[in-house]
Amino acid sequence: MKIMKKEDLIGQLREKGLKITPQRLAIIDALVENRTRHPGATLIYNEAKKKAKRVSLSTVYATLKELSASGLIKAMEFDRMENRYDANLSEHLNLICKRCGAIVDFNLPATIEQKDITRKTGFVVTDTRMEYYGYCGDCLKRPE
Amino acid sequence: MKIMKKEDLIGQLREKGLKITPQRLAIIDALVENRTRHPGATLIYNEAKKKAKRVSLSTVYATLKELSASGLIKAMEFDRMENRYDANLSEHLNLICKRCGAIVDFNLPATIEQKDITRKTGFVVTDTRMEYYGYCGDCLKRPE
DNA sequence: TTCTAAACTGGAATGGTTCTGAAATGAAAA
DNA sequence: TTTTCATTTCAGAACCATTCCAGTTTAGAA
Repeated sequence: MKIMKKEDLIGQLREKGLKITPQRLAIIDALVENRTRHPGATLIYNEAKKKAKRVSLSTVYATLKELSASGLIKAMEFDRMENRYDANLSEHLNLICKRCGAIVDFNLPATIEQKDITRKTGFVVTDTRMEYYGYCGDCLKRPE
Repeated sequence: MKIMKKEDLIGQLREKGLKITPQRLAIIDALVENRTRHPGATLIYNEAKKKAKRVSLSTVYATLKELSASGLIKAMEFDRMENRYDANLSEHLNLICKRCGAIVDFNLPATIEQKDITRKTGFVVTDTRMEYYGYCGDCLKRPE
């Protein structure tokens, strides 16, 4: 797995027989250009509006759903907080600041053997979610 | 950290100066007795109703929020799916079946050093979320 | 250029969770 | 035991990110 670039995503859409629309291009642009921010639907919507004349929030949601269902991006689901999206498919930890909501990637030093899990439990792993919550350096410096 | 038992939870409530009510006792019972199922609010509500004469869903939510805010149980948040609660505070993986929603604990063979993260990024870890998604043995045997 | 399945749109619906304000109650004090 | 009152509980309304819907537009093949 890798960090998805614009061309990767467009290529994959084409390969799946999906249409390349101005909306989809704008959404992919917004996703890739803001990758390190792990953007949510609203941010992607606002960024995409700058690139394509017409984009609706419904389309942003539909496209994000399509992309993550196809495994081209990773959805990070939250409860009372907007879901966030990640074009970095390499196995890594997301450090999520509980105060400001910032999400930063942290590469894992070693991976847990998924084979072992299947052997012991019969459970077949298709995707993982590993998140560490706490406070980022910036927030720790800031007064409450 | 450990697997919380009924007495642990009640003791902690008392220590925090919170009142021991029939509703809270029933909710704690439901939580502990169904721990391995990683119950959601609805299941806890239904189980609690069997123990206490009167319990409302609002109270279940309020109590679960109280308990997880105090770090006595762990909330697992989802987007379009009920949040689930875990009285097992030891660091472990949750294997989540994408078909039936079953959640099974899997003890981690080794932990990632949280000190290293702070040293490298300044981020201070307070709690973690590690979930592996896929299909459980039972679902793999069942026809689609 | 024509044609049609796929994609887009705005608004309504959804559903788990939180909020609200009034009524009930645990438990400390009298 | 009774009083007292901050805490807790309750039912229903509100919330809000996300999904659904039905009508309109459009990408791309023929």
